[in-house]
Amino acid sequence: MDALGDRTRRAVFEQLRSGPKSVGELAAGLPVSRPAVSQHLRVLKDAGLVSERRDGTRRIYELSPVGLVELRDYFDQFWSRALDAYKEAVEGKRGRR
Amino acid sequence: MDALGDRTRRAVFEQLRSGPKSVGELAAGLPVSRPAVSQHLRVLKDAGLVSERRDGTRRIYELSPVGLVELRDYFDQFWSRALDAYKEAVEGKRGRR
DNA sequence: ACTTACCGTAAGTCTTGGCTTACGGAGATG
DNA sequence: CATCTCCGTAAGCCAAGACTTACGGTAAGT
Repeated sequence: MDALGDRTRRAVFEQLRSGPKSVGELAAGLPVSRPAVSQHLRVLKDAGLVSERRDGTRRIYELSPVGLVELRDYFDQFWSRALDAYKEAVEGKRGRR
Repeated sequence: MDALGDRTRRAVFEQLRSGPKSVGELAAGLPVSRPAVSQHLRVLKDAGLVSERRDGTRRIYELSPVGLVELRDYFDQFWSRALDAYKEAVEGKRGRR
């Protein structure tokens, strides 16, 4: 969640939704330099959101399903609790609407 | 999404899951000062994630369902596209595992 | 072996933004 | 009207981190 807090990082993440890409390809579609993308990829990788693969001198990055599942679980829990809280609140003040 | 990028802001958000709270109450449960909480609440409010209500000199904040729905929709779309991309990738390299 | 392509890392700069202290305003209470 | 509570805003400080340039390392091609 922290990893997706940065705009550029989300942009990288979104680019990867359309399939695996090399660092150069990712950087080409963004307004920042290649090393910057590299650093963001490192963060995303440490967060378990992407995985790395080597192809000659290139590094191919792709979305990591395990990280995605974790993220969704966290968010689902986040979400359901929030909904429960809201539902209780509404039932509490019966008569509204 | 930007609004939830900060840890403290997420903490505020989580506190509000257990029901509406005043600024003072929120600040009491956090390691930061009351004005800091006020500023975070402003961001969350601008993002449509919380709503404000006045009760005498106090301000009561609570989760805003509209913002929550927006957030979930965004995330669902985010999620489904990512899954689709991954599914295609797996089908593409048939034979693995 | 030399060169080229592609990339990660280090070092340094600079902006962003989170936090605090100080202040002032609005409402409740006597 | 005086005071007290509760809060938002302004100003300023400071650390976090995003970005760039420079460098070195590995793999492929000639």
